[in-house]
Amino acid sequence: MNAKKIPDIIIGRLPVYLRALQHMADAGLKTTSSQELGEHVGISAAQIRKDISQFGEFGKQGTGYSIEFLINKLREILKVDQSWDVIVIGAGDLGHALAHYQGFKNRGFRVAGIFDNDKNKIGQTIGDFVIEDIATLNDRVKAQNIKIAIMTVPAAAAQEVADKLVQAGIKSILNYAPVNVNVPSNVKIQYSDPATNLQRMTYYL
Amino acid sequence: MNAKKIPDIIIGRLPVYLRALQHMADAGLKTTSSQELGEHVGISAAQIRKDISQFGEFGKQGTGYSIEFLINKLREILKVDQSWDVIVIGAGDLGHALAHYQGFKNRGFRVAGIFDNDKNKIGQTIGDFVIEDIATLNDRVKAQNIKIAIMTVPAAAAQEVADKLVQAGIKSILNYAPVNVNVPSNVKIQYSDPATNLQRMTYYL
DNA sequence: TAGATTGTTAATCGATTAACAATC
DNA sequence: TAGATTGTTAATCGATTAACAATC
Repeated sequence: MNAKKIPDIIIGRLPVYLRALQHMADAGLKTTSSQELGEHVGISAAQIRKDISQFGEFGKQGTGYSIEFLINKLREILKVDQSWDVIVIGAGDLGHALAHYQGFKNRGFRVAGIFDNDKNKIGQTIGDFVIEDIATLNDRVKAQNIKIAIMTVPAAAAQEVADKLVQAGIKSILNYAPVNVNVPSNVKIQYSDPATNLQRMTYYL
Repeated sequence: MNAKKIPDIIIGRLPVYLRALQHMADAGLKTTSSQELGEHVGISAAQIRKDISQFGEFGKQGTGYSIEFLINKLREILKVDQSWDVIVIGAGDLGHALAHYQGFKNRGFRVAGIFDNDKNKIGQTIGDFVIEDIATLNDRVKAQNIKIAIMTVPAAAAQEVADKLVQAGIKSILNYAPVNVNVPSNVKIQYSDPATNLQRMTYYL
């Protein structure tokens, strides 16, 4: 009865709180309140208190939250108090950009490799990486126990690639391909198709 | 009393329906049902019917929805039955990738330019684009009446850039920078920070 | 016609907000 | 102490689902 199920919508906000808190810490701040944090992220103070209180009593009446302490707790809860190996599938422009992305390393991730199925790309060097053959993906993922993949493949290839990833043991997929993909319920998938993201805003123009 | 307010959460699902319908159309299908569409996108049939019915009676009892008709309606509703000029701010790897992105052109968008503030980058050619000076952004946005921008700038620059965009008349911002940004309530912003997206999934590992 | 499927209403479920006692 | 702010409860609000008459 300890493991009460936390709603996905709350989990989804925690990385936003964490990012804002790290920003505050970088600015030299020591404590914050639900009010102040809420103003930073555009969420009500009540909701922030409720979200955080799901995981324990991390604040103090009268003074608020220790930024450093709350950062540590959130990193623990989100399991980003460690470094996860991530692979990138699809060595197009977007794959290149994400393989090089400097923003992962302080946030719990390390790119462990980039894969493609194009014989002309395999073996080529991009930055620190050599593009690997997708045929070797299964062995790599299993040998290194990799759990997270980023897909930057064409829409037509996405389902097939996702199936291979799941087969290899990947449990989290960040999908930039503009297509819905079916995965088993024990695998998490996040969609980040650029055109879909833009289309969410044009209605309001 | 015609303009009842449609919840944001419904608007956010429409591009997903549209993408799935276009996929079906490409496969040569002519009609679909809320049941079938729901299976494609992982949403209940009841919710799809409810969402779509906000905008009119687009289906037929017994037979479902004409895919082509529904595509046209959704494109109209989302205002992507036209081509929007989009600018990219920040000519790093991610900015390059998005400026080159081939997936925009059939989905209502055209990249109209890419800007940076780095004197060493300004004037350089990337594909069809010459990197422009961010100092010229205001004039360009106003002259071409551009409404949409993609930000791929460092976190430290994001608020300042967003202020400039808003000042110039941009109304929709797709933000890849890992930071929260304040914009007036008449400007829409979507966040797409890669590390945050990954952190939404590690909890479940 | 019989079967299928919509659009819509009512019921349920879940998320957010308001309020406040506890307490630092 | 007085002021501030948490954690939590109850109230409100909103979203999802179930069910079904209408009808193609």
